[in-house]
Amino acid sequence: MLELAILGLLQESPMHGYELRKELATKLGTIRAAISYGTLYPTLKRLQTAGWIGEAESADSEIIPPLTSKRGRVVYKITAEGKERFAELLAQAGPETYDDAGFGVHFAFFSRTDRATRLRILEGRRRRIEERREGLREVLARASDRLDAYTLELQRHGLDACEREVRWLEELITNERSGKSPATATNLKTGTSPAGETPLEHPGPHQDRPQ
Amino acid sequence: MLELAILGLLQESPMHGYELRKELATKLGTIRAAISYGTLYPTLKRLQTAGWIGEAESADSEIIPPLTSKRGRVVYKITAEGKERFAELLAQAGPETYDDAGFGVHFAFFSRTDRATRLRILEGRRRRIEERREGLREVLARASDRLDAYTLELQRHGLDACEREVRWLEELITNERSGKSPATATNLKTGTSPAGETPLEHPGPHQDRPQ
DNA sequence: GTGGCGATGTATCGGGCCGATACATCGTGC
DNA sequence: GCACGATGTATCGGCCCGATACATCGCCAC
Repeated sequence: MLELAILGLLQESPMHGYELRKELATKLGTIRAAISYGTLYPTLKRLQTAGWIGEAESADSEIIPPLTSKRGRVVYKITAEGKERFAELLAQAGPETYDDAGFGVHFAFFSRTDRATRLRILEGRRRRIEERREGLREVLARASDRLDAYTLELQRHGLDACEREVRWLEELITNERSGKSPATATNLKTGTSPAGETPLEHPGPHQDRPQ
Repeated sequence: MLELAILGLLQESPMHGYELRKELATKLGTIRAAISYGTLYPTLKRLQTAGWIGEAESADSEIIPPLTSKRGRVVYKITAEGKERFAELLAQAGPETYDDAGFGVHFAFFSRTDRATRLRILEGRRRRIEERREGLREVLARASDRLDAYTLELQRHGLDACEREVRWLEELITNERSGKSPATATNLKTGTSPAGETPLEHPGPHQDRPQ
């Protein structure tokens, strides 16, 4: 999961770890508060070993290095194999694509995903949430007298969140089918154009079988 | 976190692993979909080593063992030290008490928690969510032109969820202060009585043995 | 009657991710 | 000159997950 996110961010521009962590935090927002360094650095090492990313130590080619560069920050950049790996991860949608973290990361890179995959993921996520919702309704209907008031309140709040997310997903799916991008949310002034910076830069990029 | 949940459930009645997992799933609902066995069994072993829980192998004292009991299910029961440990975990509220999983588990056992601790946890959680909310507003205000339409939609959805949870917490806090138990939700027909089975089994005295 | 099959049940293993911790350097203020 | 907070890299122990491998029970079909 983190692998996908790192590859995606490094595709935009090379970065060092600290910067990567901050970008990750703003890009993923709620989904994944802030990645731990205890996760980030080992993952970077793993990606480097696999050949997806490369090291470009202190690549200040524009201005004169403002620091003595004794043993400075390590700048990582994505390799050609890394780009392939990224595309592969983007296109595939397993069960882990539909849990909270996995879905969030995939969604954050939807502007680089083709429409068919977007729809597949949105529908998979919806199904997942609908199952969760049914489970909660089951519990509230069947076992409500066996649980205390606080537990019940927790279930109710969870059920509410599920119903809300399903509606959100429905709306996104409808938009996808009709060819509109999101950002046409009802309660936003939306000063930015709906097709912002990179709405669809890959017309039909997914390699393997279209399916 | 799991430790608290297991101790709490075993306080209600002895159980074996499989049963524990199912109870955990219904009790925690959204918070923690279903605990993995790869987590559960090592945790049980850990709790047993620590002396918080004990083994009561195949304790079918009521009816004749319906199975040959070759090497049957292992029933776990909480020990006296385990009960103390549970009370200790219930009362303390660190930073990990306010993240999604931690808060959910604590909340699920609020009927065993004294009012002061409940308020402390609810307010800590509210603060945590408010910080998350402010972070999202910051991003939406400052970096909205730097992010694509999908990422923005993700942030907006996250912000919405934060605002909703803060309102929910406000309501719970108000109820706590005025001495009411929850379950008087506004948007529910609420066929069950608001003071269901165990709304407040501890009037004021916190931990130690309740019964 | 036996053979498959899904539910019940216990257990391990590799690996991802986290929090805590330890460093080292830079810019700034005093 | 030096303390201090921001920036920056890195490791360690530990929780938790998914995958996997078992073994048993009740039941139905053939």
